Amino acid sequence: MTHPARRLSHRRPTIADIARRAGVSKGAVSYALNGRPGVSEETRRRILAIAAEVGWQPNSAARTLSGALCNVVGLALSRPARVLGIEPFFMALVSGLEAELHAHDYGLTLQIADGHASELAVYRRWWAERRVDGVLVCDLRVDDPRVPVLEELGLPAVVIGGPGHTGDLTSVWADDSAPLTETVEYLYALGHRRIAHVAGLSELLHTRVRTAAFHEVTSRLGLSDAITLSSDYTGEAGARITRRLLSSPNRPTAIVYDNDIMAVAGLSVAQELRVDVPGELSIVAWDDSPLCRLTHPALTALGRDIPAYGALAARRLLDVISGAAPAAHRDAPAELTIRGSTGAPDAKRATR
Amino acid sequence: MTHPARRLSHRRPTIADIARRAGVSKGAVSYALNGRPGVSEETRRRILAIAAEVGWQPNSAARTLSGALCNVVGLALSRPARVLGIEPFFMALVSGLEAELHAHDYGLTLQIADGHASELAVYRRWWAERRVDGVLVCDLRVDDPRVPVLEELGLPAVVIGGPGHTGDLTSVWADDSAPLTETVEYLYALGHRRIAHVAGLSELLHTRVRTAAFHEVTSRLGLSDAITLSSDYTGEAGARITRRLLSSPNRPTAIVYDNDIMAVAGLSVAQELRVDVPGELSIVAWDDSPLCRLTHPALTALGRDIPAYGALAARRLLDVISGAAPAAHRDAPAELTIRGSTGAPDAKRATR
DNA sequence: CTGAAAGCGCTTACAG
DNA sequence: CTGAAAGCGCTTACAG
Repeated sequence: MTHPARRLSHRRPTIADIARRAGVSKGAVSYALNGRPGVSEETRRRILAIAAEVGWQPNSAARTLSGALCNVVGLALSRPARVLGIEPFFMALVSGLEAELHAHDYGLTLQIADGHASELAVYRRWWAERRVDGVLVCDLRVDDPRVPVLEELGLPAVVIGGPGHTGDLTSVWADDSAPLTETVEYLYALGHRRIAHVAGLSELLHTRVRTAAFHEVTSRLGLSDAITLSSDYTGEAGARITRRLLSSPNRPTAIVYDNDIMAVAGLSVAQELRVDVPGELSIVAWDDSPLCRLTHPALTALGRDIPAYGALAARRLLDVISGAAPAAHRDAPAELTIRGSTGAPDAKRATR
Repeated sequence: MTHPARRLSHRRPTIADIARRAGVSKGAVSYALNGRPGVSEETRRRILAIAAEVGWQPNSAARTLSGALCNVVGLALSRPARVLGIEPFFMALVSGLEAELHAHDYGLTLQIADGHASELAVYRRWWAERRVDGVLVCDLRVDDPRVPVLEELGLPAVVIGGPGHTGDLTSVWADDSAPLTETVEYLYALGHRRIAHVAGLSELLHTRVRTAAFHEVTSRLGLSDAITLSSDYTGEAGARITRRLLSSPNRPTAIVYDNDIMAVAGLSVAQELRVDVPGELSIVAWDDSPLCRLTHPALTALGRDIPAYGALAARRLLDVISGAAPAAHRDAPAELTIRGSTGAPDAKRATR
């Protein structure tokens, strides 16, 4: 029978216990345990041996109360759970964050909020209660209201996103403009002239960046039929928009989707409508994930090392916590992996 | 310029500040703030008003050091990141946990470990440092080594899984036996006689439960060709096994997959091999997710309300932390949703 | 009903 | 190099 009350019966050892057994003061034990000057080498060794023997572990509350950092960083996500659940992006990001934080003895606290207001309330509470040393901010928006609040709170933060719109906060970001441009140029080279872009949430900064790049490159190439449609990242939206696009009189021969789920949904709709991929329709997914390799044909995709991106963000946040000056850190851009879902448009079939 | 040093310039208000302004002792403030007897109604109101005015928030470290709970529970996951990232199950579970914990002012600390040894080290450290009040344990195995260790530590825990194999720990579980049996009976009723089961990690208890149920029902129905193959839950494994199954001389006319990703992969392999679904092959996925509705045909799937399952687990853990006696709590079993991927086997095409 | 005090387990000036 | 003491911000017996 393991009852919570029982755990109180045998106290965890404290530095006072170690001090008693070593015949020194608590202060000396503290110096020894923290590798600071103030004790002789021999005393230090003796103290460390006793600490190991009794299985001493620092009480994090006591340390934090004496002004130390709490060794925890927070991640609050405002996307609805149904979107979070299905996008591999977040778990990949979290696993990268985790690995890096763990290596520095930092923990990660996760909170799912339902909008910026409650997300900001979470930050305020975390900081006021000293539950975190810093936070990671996802899904950066244009003129994001979280930025000025975090600046004013003085809560160390790293924004995952950019470029720009991050005020004086440190950020990590990757350029989405060049990969989008490269993708359209690739489709153009294959012979595509009617290209559509199914974008993500229009408030997100990276959606703006991608959409702007799409307009820029398609108008430069003289593609007057280029069109961007926005979505909420769900498979349902991807399917609905694809159905609409494929039913239009001048339907596109290529579609670029802003996430993998919508691209998979788009492929299914094409199959349902007996539109051959890639003969009549080429499909490109942004966010390469194992999912893109599971479909038939496999999806050509724009992919990055998301765990590495998370690790970079974690590292920079630890720097900020240590007092580093704000800076924008650029990560490697996404790269296009060609698979079976893209090819030259089959001229006699693609038009009707 | 927001520099960490600046935040130290204006101290957060403490109960001492409130006591001074209210002209009472710190003890009185503490009683008032915690809604305990010991102060008059009028004094309490005055104290609460001052606390609100100065924006007081409790310092969590100080509270914890004085013996209070820390209001955090931990979740350590030992699956490799590549599996975590792609299975919607975990994010769905986390979002349910989160919602319930948040409602009780509890936070969630997440840690990705690489195996049971390091997972147990995480529990020990969390508990020794008083960083969590309890933990949630996933992916229960047969004779799981984590159970006796958690019992011995006296760390409040809820195991997500069962039935059985949870020692004296509280658990939440759902019966996987009946849904599997029901699924096979449904396929049998459609006319299927050669049915395969692509199972998950064989060490997991629920894999054992499902596999046992599969053997039981297929032998009861006299299906001598029934076969279970085990996998690691990845799409690659699902594809490989499906390819092998569909290339065998007496290939199955129906396959039940232990997760959604493998089922999607199986569907792609069928399309690649020009095996018609559901005409020549019926497919059932365990774990219904938005993904199952995106494929063409959509996948018949065994689904449960995973966020609700997570919420139940969180609630029970909070009970255990409050001293509740160990118990096994049964959640609703998975239900079969029929979609386009299952149907009667087309006799003349299915055999060759 | 209220105040003064001790204590939680650490860290960190400050004397010797 | 070492010891004794104060303090972090709370909670909680213990006196009045």
